[in-house]
Amino acid sequence: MSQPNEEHLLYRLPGYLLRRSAQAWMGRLTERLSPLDLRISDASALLLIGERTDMTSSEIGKNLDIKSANMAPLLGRLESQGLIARAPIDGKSQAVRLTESGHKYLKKVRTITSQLEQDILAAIPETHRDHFVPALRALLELDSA
Amino acid sequence: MSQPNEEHLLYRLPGYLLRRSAQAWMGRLTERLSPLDLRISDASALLLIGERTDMTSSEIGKNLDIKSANMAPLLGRLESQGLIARAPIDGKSQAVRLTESGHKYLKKVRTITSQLEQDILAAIPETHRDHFVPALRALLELDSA
DNA sequence: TATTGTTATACTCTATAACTATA
DNA sequence: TATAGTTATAGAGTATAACAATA
Repeated sequence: MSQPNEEHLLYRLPGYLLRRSAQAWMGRLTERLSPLDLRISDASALLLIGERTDMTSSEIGKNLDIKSANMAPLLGRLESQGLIARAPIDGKSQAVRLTESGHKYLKKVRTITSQLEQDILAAIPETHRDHFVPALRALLELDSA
Repeated sequence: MSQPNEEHLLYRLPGYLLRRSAQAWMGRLTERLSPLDLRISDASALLLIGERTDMTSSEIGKNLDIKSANMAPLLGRLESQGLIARAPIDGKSQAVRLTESGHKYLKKVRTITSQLEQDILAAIPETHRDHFVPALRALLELDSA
């Protein structure tokens, strides 16, 4: 992320600002996760799996908005790192759960992500801070349902 | 973008929400720009070039946070579409400006992007709406300088 | 017949490295 | 010596299509 020299029209547009700030902060998260050898989507899956055990690949994908074709390599990475194990539910579905090593990793992931959330909120002036999460939730249509 | 079945912890995290909402809305913008055969970064460059003429490639890149290695193919696309022309400033730098066709295209881009901005703001409840742009600007450190 | 899961593949975005040429 | 611009390339994210196996 570089600092813009001068202001221009684009810095008034919510869509452009949304894209740029997500880009900037996700870059930082990527850096912080790199010691753990985890991608952002891997980490988000780990957080979800840790919260609700024995979900299937398709359930995780629905919740994180990751296509099933992309869930396969994602879970493959976590499995090959020894962080998750898969147990057959029936001949078609598999329950995903954390291994012991996965639980340890999850603690580190939680430390990193909660630090990021704190840093993000701290960067927002107090007047606007409490409006940020509700606005984003609305943008994802989480509150209109 | 799919609707999550149930709520989970991640939907409370500003970083995760930031990533997901940017992803969702930029997907929509990509769709709306596709009839013009423009990528989002192409469109953002076009908007900037239209606002301030005769910038160099490196100046545009600095303002949009696009690396020079990625500016080359971007400007190449706009040039091959006949939207911009490059005029030598000295043996090293080139001034980028819109062609006549580029100006026409710019109008269409402006229509699409301003509609997107309206849609984004409309999706945010009124209570939170006016806090959104200031919060994002702060996240990009545009107001702290 | 619909769903689960996988593989292969392609496109976009972004980053680094190496290079040429000019200021 | 630093800067402008280009090329080649690689990693990551996401998408579609085609497929096998099972509910």
